[in-house]
Amino acid sequence: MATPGPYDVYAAIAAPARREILGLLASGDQPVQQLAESFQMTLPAVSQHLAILRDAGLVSVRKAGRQRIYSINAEPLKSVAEWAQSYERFWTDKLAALGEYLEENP
Amino acid sequence: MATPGPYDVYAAIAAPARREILGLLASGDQPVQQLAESFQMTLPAVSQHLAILRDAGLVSVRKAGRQRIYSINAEPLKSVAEWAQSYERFWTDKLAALGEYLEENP
DNA sequence: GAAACATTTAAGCAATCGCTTAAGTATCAT
DNA sequence: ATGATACTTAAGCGATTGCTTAAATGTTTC
Repeated sequence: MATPGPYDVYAAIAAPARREILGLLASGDQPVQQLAESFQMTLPAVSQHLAILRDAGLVSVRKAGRQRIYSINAEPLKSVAEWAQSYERFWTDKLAALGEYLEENP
Repeated sequence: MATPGPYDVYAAIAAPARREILGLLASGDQPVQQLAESFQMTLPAVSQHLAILRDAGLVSVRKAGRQRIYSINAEPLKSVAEWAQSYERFWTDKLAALGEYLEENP
């Protein structure tokens, strides 16, 4: 693909297909072919999604004969989890009002 | 905007500008005008981002005179946090190998 | 080497994105 | 009413997205 630069994690997980790929890889490494069987799209399309996940650092590849075995590398998701978690007080219903109050009156 | 449908949360948070808007609203409700001051883009652009955040259920509006006061509604981020957290075992270095093993051999 | 296989890369295309300017709608002030 | 203010909606534009088919690049098998 000759990617223009490192792909943003948030952009990478924006596409449902790519989140599904991560889900599949979570239950074990898989070659491209096998991954593609889980989707209706063509194999090149899956390969392109994998390239984006690669650029985002969310997956890594190793060669095994003519196959490329993909494995998950969820570490970049840590920052996503932390970012989302930082809003936790807003969905902790009972204390939401207080939380917001404290934010506005530090 | 006559939105074609409810906007996906993951797509909504994919744009840096929209995450920044959420960050700003986290420290207090703000009218559009005031939000726009924090950005280089035009006010209509901010308004469009707000429309997307609205469709994703991430913000809510109330009228105050001719102003629209936006406030954060982070609840949809809960599912994002949970989704990302579900991969936690993959970044818990020491136990990653075990975690993957257990996943493959349930 | 030639042929089959696994995957990537290239090229192209319709749809969507993020932005702009311009026009519309609602509210307040005079 | 008239005009200013606050915002949204519309229209348009270049860039990017997600896909496709076709061609190119390894790699194994014969």
